[in-house]
Amino acid sequence: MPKPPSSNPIVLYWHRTDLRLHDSPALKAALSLNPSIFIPLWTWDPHYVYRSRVGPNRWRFLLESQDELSKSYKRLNPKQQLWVVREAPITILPKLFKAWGITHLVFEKDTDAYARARDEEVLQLAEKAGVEVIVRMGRNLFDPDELVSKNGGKATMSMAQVEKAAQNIGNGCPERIVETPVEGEIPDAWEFERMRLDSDFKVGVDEKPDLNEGFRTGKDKQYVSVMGPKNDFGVPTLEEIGIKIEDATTPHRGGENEALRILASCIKDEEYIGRFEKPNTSPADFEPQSTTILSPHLHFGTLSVRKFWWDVQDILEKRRKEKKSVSTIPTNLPGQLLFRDMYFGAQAAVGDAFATTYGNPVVRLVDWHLQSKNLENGSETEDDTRNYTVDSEEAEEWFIRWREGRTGFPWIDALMRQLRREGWIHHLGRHSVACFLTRGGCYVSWERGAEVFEELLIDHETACNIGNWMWLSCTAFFAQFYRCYSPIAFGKKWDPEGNFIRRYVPELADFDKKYIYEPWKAPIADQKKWGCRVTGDGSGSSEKEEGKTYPKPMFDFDKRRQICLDSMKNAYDVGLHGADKEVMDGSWGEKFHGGEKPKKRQKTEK
DNA sequence: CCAATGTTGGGACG
DNA sequence: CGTCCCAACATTGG
Repeated sequence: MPKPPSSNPIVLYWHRTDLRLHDSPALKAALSLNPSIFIPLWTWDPHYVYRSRVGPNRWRFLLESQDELSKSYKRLNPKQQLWVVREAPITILPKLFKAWGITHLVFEKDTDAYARARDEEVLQLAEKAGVEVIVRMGRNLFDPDELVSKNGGKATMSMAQVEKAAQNIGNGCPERIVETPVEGEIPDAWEFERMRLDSDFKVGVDEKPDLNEGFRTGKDKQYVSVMGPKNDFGVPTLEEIGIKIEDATTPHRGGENEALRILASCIKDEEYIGRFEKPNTSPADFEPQSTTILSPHLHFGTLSVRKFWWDVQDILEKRRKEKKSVSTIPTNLPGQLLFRDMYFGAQAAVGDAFATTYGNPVVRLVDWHLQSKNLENGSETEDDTRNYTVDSEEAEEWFIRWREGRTGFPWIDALMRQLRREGWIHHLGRHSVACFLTRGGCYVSWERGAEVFEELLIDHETACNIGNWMWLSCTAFFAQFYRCYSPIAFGKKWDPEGNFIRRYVPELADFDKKYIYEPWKAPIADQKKWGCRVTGDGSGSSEKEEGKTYPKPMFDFDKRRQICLDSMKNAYDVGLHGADKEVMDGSWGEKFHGGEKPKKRQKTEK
């Protein structure tokens, strides 16, 4: 079939980080081509399906968002939908170019490491096929690459740098939003018979390792047919992924409508928007939460970050005119969005190595427990599927108990159980548990914690997750390691009654507030009276126990805090970073254990 | 060289 | 509630 002339554009619009119709510069660019045929596409990429850590809650959120996008297309044009194909973009796109006679490929820019490499390849494939590619930024306030270039080509590592760089892009403001397509503005795709793909599209998928195997209680049917099990290019179901709906317990719903509904309801409360200061929002609030919970929508692009920015800025401007109080960057809402851009800038500058310690120039090396294997040259054993080294059985036990929410510290356990159940915890709660796992308790590598968050968070954004773990572990962005979160005092400050604990650790629901943060201190008689014994490790292996139990604390926090503090001091004295020679060649251990003591950094004599 | 600053610590004291 | 201290990090601006 001859390729139609380019005056008759056949446009493939590739959705990735933008499951929305509103404020999408890329979608606008695609529709501006005045397509004769328009095909909104999603490629169900095995890399995401098997190599990224995604728990049931995030799968659900993604599917809800896709489903709604597909319905929105259908509403604007009954012949339209989101066309979901089950194959890797690199292999399927060239075939689709040919099969559908594509003249233009349009998508939103993505600066994540994997996405960058993939898109580079797609660009070449498109060129070979004679397909014109249009890429537009829409995922961030500022193009991360531009932010970096305005920061002297260096990773954006502080708010001050971001603000200065942003000042040189748009006077510190992102571009205004673009209009949403309305009925009649979405052209048709081909007739269904012309869309149909034959069986040679089905490619073998290398399913191992499947990082999400543990969640698949049902059969994995994701790559049975390229057009999906009903051959209709439909949005996958949880069942297709092998996940039971009852395992996806998050109360937070996906989709563009939900995102815009939440935003609108937040914006209506001008006092809340105007006076918002993140450090003054409570990590112990629930129903309603103290923050907007729009982060998962920013992740999936069901909400445009620029719309969020400008809707807030318009309120702030109004309040300034009315001489009402307005909180400032970085604690206000625009400041929160700028932090997101800061992490995207850091990731864009560092590239692939940003997600790890190994090879990463901006991250400090600390002699954590359970380090990633790439830091431990040659310690790998044949039958060990763990990607980290077990240097301490005790530390691995602490890590597992942390992950499962049975550390014996109710504040920590409540947060970790909220994370698992709902896929979301407040930012300060994340601080608490991250500090506890790393520099303020377990001294376990932040990379282990980041993996657990990657799996469980519905708002998991690689740049932000990695950046925040570095921040909390004092390996980058932040260095005041002597500021340590107490698993007892910090929660108590926000929630002296312990209502948050009562909700997420129901065993302790009847404990007096005097003991709810430290239940092990409650007299046995009281424990009996309140219906829960504090005993064991929470693993359920002490099966003789009658009635409810809650584990004893897994260590003496004050002792652990001191050990961590001393170790951090030493690690700072050693002063190595992830891209240093000693880290790359695996010899860094000598600087910590054997050999000469690290030179104390010079301090002026008093 | 020094001082100030940095989104979000904890604890004693007034 | 605010203030100061604890012991002490890196960066920035003078």
